[in-house]
Amino acid sequence: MNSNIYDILKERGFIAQVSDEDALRRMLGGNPITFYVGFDSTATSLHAGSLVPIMVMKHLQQAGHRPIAIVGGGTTMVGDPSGKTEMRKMLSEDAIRKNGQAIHAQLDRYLHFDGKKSLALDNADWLLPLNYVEFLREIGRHFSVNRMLAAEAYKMRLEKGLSFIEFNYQLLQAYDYLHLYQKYGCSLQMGGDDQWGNILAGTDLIRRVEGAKVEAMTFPLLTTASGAKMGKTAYGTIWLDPSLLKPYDFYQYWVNCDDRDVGRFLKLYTFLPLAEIKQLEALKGSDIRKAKQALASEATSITHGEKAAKETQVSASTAFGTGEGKSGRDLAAMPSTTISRERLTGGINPAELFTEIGLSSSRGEAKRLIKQDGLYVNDKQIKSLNQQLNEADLTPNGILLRAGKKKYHRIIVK
RNA sequence: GGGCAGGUACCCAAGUGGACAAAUGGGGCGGGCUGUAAACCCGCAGCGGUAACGCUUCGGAGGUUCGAAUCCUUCCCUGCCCA
Repeated sequence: MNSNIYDILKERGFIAQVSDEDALRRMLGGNPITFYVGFDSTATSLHAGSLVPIMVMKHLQQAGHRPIAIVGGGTTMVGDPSGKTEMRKMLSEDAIRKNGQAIHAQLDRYLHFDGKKSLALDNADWLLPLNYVEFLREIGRHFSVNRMLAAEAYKMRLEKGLSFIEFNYQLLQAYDYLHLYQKYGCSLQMGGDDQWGNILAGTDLIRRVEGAKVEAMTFPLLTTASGAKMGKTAYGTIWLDPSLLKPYDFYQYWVNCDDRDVGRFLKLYTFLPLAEIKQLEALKGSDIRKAKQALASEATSITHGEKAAKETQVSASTAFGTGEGKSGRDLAAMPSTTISRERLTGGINPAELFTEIGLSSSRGEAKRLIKQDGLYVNDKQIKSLNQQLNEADLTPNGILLRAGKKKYHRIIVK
């Protein structure tokens, strides 16, 4: 009874809105369908915020349905104003193309595009050749400006200004859906809840042009319990690309999540069965860490592979593990900088070194941190501004620098 | 094209000739408490300097003045209203 993938998605908290729940459940419970999700080519990598659509795609793929991942090479040229307070700066065509390629490569790790059971397309392919007047006559006439203006998604922009180019975004996205319907029989589009209006514009367009009924589904826009957007932290964005964010730090992101988020995240970002999640959720007090570790290692495994997940878990537990000396901290995962022996012999001002390696943004800040007892050498606080680093600080592992509680950097001397 | 209102630090937003490196708040950072959590408490806040102090900042460029984020000129940008 609960084998319908629709119910599973619902239970795991993936669904914000759907066009027609009964129809969609029937569809997803029946023969394989083709569905699509669009990704903006606004950056060179996806980040944790995109994991929800990715997870949904994987779920549906496992249930036998066919995913199409659209990279928005065409739509990104225009820029989606939905829910935005101001216009995004324009990206060059070249940047958009490069971003799109990078994103396709990333999505491939999750969805394994083969061109048949799993497709990766770029909407630039059919949007860029469009003829303006023709497009207006064939597609534009189906859109009511009145309705678009009434949409919640544009409300903010109506107060602050909305340019014509952005106003067209919805038409292009709707056209995407139509195109995919005609060419690939795509009958479900999904996206973030802010895309609801754009997605419905697509189902409407298909109804008007083809007289067919297709479906729409959106995912909730997630924030952490403390209100932050998914995938952003003080240290930066939680990229999915290991060259932009080490698997170790990716893992740390999940372990460091708010207690209140663990259950929700386990359902969304892992494939653990609900029964198991229920048990993890029931943990109390410091045992919650176990649930967080499960979350982190599953999520890391999905994105970076099982091997990387194991490694990061080991290094994390040695670094933060209870009691025993800190010597076991994972040196390999730690960023490092090499300096010359002569330099060390001459004595180095810590403020200078911390700034040089990026643990502080300026010498002034480094000094401030020292005054606040926030800088450490080999886990010992730097007590005075005059303190110099020299060979006495050199350990077999180099010199371990630390700013605050969690930011480490290793100095290798050669 | 015309009228009006604006453009201040990461964000919101005060300040309208000197005491402004720039209020308050949010966010951030450090410390404490803890469970690598939350909440809470204390502290920090351009850059250089132990400091005195110096240098650079309030959309851009010029100017007035002993002295400008604050006044003038001009340019750019944003919003509202009118065409």
